[in-house]
Amino acid sequence: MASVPVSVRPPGRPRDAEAEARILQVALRLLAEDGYSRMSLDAVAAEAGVSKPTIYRRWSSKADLATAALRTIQTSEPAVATGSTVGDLTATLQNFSRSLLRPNGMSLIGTVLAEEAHTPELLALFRERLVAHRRQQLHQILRRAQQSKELRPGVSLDAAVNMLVGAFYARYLASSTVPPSFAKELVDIVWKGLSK
Amino acid sequence: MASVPVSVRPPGRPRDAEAEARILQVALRLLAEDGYSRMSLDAVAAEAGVSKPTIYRRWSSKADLATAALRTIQTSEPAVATGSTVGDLTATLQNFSRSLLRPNGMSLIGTVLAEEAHTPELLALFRERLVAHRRQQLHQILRRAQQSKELRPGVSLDAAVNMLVGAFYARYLASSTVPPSFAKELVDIVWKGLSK
Amino acid sequence: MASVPVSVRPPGRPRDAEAEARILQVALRLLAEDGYSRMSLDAVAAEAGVSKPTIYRRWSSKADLATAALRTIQTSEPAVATGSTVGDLTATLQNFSRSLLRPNGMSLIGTVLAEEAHTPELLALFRERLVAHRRQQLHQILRRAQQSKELRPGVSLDAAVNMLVGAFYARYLASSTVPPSFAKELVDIVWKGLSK
Amino acid sequence: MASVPVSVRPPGRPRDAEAEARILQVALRLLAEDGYSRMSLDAVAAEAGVSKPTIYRRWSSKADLATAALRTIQTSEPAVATGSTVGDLTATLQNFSRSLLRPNGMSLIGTVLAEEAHTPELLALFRERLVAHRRQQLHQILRRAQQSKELRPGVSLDAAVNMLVGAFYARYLASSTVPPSFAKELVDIVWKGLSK
DNA sequence: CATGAATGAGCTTTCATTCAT
DNA sequence: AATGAATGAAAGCTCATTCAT
Repeated sequence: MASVPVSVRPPGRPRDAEAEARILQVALRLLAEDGYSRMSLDAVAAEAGVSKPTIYRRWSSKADLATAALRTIQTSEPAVATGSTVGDLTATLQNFSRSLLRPNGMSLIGTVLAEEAHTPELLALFRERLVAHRRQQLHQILRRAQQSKELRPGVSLDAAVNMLVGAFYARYLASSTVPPSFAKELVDIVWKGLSK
Repeated sequence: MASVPVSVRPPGRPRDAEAEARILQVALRLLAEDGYSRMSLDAVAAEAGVSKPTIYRRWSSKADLATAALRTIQTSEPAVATGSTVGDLTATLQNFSRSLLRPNGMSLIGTVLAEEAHTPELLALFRERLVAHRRQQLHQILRRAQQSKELRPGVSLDAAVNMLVGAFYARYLASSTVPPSFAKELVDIVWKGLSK
Repeated sequence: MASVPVSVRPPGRPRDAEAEARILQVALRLLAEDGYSRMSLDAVAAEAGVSKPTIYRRWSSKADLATAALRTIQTSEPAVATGSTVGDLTATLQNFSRSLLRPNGMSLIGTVLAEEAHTPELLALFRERLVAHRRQQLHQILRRAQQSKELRPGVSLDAAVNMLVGAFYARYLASSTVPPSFAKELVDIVWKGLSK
Repeated sequence: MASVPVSVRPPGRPRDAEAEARILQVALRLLAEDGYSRMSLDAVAAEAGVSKPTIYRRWSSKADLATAALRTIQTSEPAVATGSTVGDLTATLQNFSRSLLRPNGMSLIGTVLAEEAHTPELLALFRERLVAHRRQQLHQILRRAQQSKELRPGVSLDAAVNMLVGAFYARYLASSTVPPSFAKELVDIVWKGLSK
């Protein structure tokens, strides 16, 4: 009678689990540092301490690796809850500001935009993984305010979200810096524009 | 005795002035289409109908050529004058929207951001030639409104400008499209936030 | 005291005999389709449904596998017996023609010739397994005719065999096609040259 | 009035004419020695003493280079004229024999056959440059004999050519050697088969 | 014994840059 | 001054072979 094993082990040499994480981590860093087309698989392999075929076994092409690396980004920032709409907006934007100002935070955005024509998957994934999450948080804060009648009717929440988020891009593009008080100033104006 | 010419002409064959313009034009287009690192001097030379040394004679390196190409951009958009602050803001932003939605309009922004670490001159020049001009126009419109007491005191004009401009970036990053009514919606909210 | 088993079975898991056949079959096909140096063990393994070490356990190298694959070829064509020398020659050559015109029939010949300098075993085996068999059939037909005094004396049977067989190669090299009547025309001329 | 130069010199750095010949020569040798897929441009470049881009400037791909190399082969063998049909056939075939027995003479044929499925240009060119020439010489000798009524009517000259040429291939495939008397034996049989 | 993972070396091709005319 | 030719270095990707389970 055959025994029933409790935990099966897959056949063959097990994959180096750490290598996978290391490769993705290095790829993401180089993607941000160097941009997509400058990022070389040679460099990724060398820095991750693996050979190139080890990479190609897992991902079928450079674009595949890059998108996989992007996929690892998780805006796991939890939704804030300060008790007031203005407080929530400000706190959320301050989180956003911090992530943008991380080294090469804006470069990554730049590269996915620059590659839109050649490697559109990058922008698509970036949207899905990073952009959408942040926007949804802001949307939700504003929708709650709308439901509790804090906002004047007819106002476009989408436009508001674009302004709040976009202001950081504009500011960075103008000076590569963002002052600590920036989020507060934005919310101040937008709130005046939205509330009753 | 040597004669003294009234107007000196440098010795040797004069440079082809048209070629220079053509090279810069092609370089700028490829910079936007392909991004900095994908842009090849071979392609620039071929499309401009010159040889590569002809390029190197004028610019010392690829980065030098790219920055020169960026330098040629002139936001020659004249300041609008519709008679009202809201009208001026809206018209200016509509111009901005048009230029962003031109083919590869956002790619160029992407590439200068992506290259910030490797070729910071690109971002610097982009700022100087394009970003600054647009921002100054908006600033001026708002400053005039401030002087005519249309605005409530203490509000940050800089933040307002960032929101108005940045909203387009945010919108593009979220969906690669910008609806025609977008400028109007933005101004609506911001104006409510700024005015008395 | 140890018992003496009547039939010894080697210890451990027995080799999968079907896999062995499958591997050789796939290898032979790829050898003909792609040529020796294009044939990849990855492809062989994948198409045979085994892993590469399974191949290396049986054959020590790519060359070893290729020669083993060639070894499996058996020209099992039975000798024909039409009643006349001319009939036998024609029928035998028609068989030959069919095998040459099979997909990649000539490629395999090409590959063993091309590899003569690098992997001489291939040509040697090809001779032993395929070439020799066909030639012996023709030789035997002619020898029988010689013994029954159908041929004029002193003629080189070897030369005749070379012409009959070689004409197909020459024809293929000249046009990649062989008309159905080809065998008959050859035998016609050769027979005129050989017979009394 | 502009002077009319007798010999214009093309602009730019002149191409290294010897390099071109050297590259083709090396390529042809490696093509014969190693076969098409084994032949590497690295090896060609190294042995020709040039860099790889120097090759790519002249030929757009590996296949292009290989076909160019094949194109340089000129069967410049002049038509023989011994005074008799048998003498002409024998002399022509002896020339053929010599070229086949040159180092890697048969390997080259092997590689163009082996590559027929992947790189058909090779076989096409080989036909055009080498095969056709030799066949035409033999054809012409036989046609002249036909016109002077030396041959019996209705015999296929094409079949005869295939036998004469092909016998060498068959012989090589069977033993990698060709005895000096081979051509004579062939012509002997074929002539008996063709003549009145 | 068979597996999937890993590797060093190689492939064809392209690039930014410099040389020779 | 302008050209076409040349180059070293690198790119993305694949292969025959070996390792670890």
